[in-house]
Amino acid sequence: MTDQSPPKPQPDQPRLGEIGLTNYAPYLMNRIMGRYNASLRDEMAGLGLTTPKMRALAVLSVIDGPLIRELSVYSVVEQSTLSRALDQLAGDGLIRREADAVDSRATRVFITEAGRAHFETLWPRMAEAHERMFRGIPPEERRAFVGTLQKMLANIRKHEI
Amino acid sequence: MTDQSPPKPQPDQPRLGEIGLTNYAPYLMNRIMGRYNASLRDEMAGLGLTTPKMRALAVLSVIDGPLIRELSVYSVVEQSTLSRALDQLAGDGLIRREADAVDSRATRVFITEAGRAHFETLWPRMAEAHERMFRGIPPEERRAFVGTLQKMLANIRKHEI
DNA sequence: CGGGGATATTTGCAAACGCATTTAAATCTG
DNA sequence: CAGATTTAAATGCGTTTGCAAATATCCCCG
Repeated sequence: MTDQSPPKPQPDQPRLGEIGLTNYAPYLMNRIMGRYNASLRDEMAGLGLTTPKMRALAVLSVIDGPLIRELSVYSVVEQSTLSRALDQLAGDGLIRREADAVDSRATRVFITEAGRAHFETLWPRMAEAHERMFRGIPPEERRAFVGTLQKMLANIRKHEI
Repeated sequence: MTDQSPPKPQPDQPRLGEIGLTNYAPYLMNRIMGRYNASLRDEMAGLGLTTPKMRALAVLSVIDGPLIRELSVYSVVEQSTLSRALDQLAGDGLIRREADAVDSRATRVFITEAGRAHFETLWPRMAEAHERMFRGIPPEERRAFVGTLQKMLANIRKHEI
């Protein structure tokens, strides 16, 4: 027998029962990244970029020539999805696939000049979303936060990249 | 003219170029939540639960009788996706939809006893994934981290729920 | 050094997703 | 208070996704 009392619309204060959720890190992180990613996705949509394409481009602007499998991990995009995103990026001349020198099963991915230029035009939007997220949070607190994230990343990657 | 030097397989140390990424909070958060959600999704798959269904159930275990629109925000699931997830959960008798008393456009969602019981069996898995994520991070640091997340959540929700 | 298993990537296909639209009801406005 | 606008939820439909299988290559071991 659960509490079946009639639903009462409540003030837009945080609800009592939500207090649990808003102290739960995974919940907060999903909420935050959900909105961050959605807002970025909306901005990129007009530029013909999907989230997987944008992420691949972002990672490639920093890491030169990863294997597709590695890029999949770094960009947090499933391999088959990434494979198709790369098809499109290559079609647009933003990246280039190149057979690995020593393992001919493997493919390395490189960003082209056009791809890098394209990403430069995207970057300000991403930086803006980032800054919005951290507004009012002092540098010292930001550093500590990133430090904790790094520990968490180390925890979750079992013995992978 | 970018550096087109031949690709060299590198040791599985963090790559030089990655240092930028691993100091960038949104990147780290996407990496961490990507794996957290994937591992949870894999565990739930065997139990007939998708991510939207699991999230809805989790939120409903804490918040009683939200509007579907509110549940959509809390559970970070797109409204149309949530609508269909609720169809399934209702079909399985885990939740119940009920017309709002004062606004007959709106629907409130309640978890059933069966739904609550089902969620109780799920919860240990979620807690385990959570604990794995925070392994080795002391309580004080965890608290500070959650505090920062709460500020971030306040930043990104414009003037919504 | 040949065969069995592992690994890298792509592709087929069914399911899931999300945008846009629809339906229904509430609210605002003159 | 009628008509126009906004809001809540469901649904139609084309696109995207991701699992699993296919393909190709590598590596290990007897």
